[in-house]
Amino acid sequence: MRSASTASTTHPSDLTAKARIRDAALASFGADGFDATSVRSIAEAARVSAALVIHHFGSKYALREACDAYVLEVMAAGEEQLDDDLLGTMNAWLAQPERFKTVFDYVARTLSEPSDLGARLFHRLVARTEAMIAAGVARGEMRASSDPHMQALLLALHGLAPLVLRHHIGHLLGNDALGPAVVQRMTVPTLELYTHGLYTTNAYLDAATATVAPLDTRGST
Amino acid sequence: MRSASTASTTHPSDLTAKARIRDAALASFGADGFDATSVRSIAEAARVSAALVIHHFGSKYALREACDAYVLEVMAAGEEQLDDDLLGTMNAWLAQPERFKTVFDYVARTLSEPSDLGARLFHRLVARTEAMIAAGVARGEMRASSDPHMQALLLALHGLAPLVLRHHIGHLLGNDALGPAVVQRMTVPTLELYTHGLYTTNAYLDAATATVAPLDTRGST
DNA sequence: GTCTATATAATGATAGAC
DNA sequence: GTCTATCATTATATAGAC
Repeated sequence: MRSASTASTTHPSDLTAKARIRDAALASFGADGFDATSVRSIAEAARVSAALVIHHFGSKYALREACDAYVLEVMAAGEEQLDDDLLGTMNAWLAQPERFKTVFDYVARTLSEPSDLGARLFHRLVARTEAMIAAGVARGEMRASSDPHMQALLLALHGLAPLVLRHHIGHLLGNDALGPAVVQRMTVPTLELYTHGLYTTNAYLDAATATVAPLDTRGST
Repeated sequence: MRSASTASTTHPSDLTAKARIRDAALASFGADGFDATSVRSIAEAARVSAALVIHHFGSKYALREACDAYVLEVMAAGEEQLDDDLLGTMNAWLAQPERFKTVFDYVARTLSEPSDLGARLFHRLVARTEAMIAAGVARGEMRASSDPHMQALLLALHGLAPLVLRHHIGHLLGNDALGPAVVQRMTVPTLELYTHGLYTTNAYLDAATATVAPLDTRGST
């Protein structure tokens, strides 16, 4: 609850050098990747010397761990607002892109490659999704799956896909990537899918059910 | 149609040095990333000198372009089998993981960051998906969306999510990532969603439709 | 085609002054 | 806390022999 709001709320000039370094690293790691970012370039963006970067954080790797911890803190704070309205709050976030772009770029990158932060964020999202579905089912507004855990996993995957693959969305629809216009245009087709499904027939589902659990069909009568 | 089958069908010893280098680069770029892969390590894996790598491909970047071209060729050949049975062939691919793991790792990586190859593959997938939906609608088996292009984009995103985020699936379900067991377990819940949807009520869709297109409700009578 | 040896540049990290 | 100067390592790429 201490330093989780320095990303875009304060003027960079008002921040301590250590915070400026962390913010610069966060932005560059998220935009260009860890390997493609040099300590020198971080130092330049933070308007300090390269030696000070190492002095404050010990090593480039330790600086990334500091960024990971910071992002985890920011995301945890954001998840408190999520409550059970997953899509709504996600859209609310995505609707003010410039404010969260830095953190989202960082999260998208950490989700796309093996990392402790990515694993923790993903695990929490799946857990939240499963709880959200359970609540929806209890209210009678959602269908329970034959495999609720996999159902939650799938919905989490679907929810993250636009984030992780945002470059391609921008490339196909225009250059605003995950801007309000794109999010707005995604909403109705997404809810169409989640309300009516894609298929008009049960044939595909029935076929898969018969194939996956063929033991039920022979000899137990 | 020339060299698109050297990945796992032939013994590495039978390949020319140039092909061995390309295969080694492909594997390492896919597994560790371009930046984290050195020309030296590629040379070692291909059992040649580092200078020969540069001799054959000109530069590390040109070597990546050769890998891109090779993967594009392999994927194009694979897409011919796709026809209109998207999910079926995808599952067929995923059911023999070790054979395609190298190429899939490479594709997943190229999709997760800005790249020409990723953009081309994604664009083709969306186009194929849109055609598949149109055919399904024509057969009366699928529902047309109010925004067919976005519908195709969303389904493409959903289809790629398990590939791009496969690490997390393995981490949550066991260590076989995208192995046959996981793919099989994903099938029924996926088809449940695509057959019945998630919601039992039209309320969310109706609300979104009213919000997105509010112009229809005022004054045109 | 393939190698060894080397040029050249950039990187992460350190030493020590202030 | 912050700097300049420098070290040690590693990287890509080249030169030239075979």
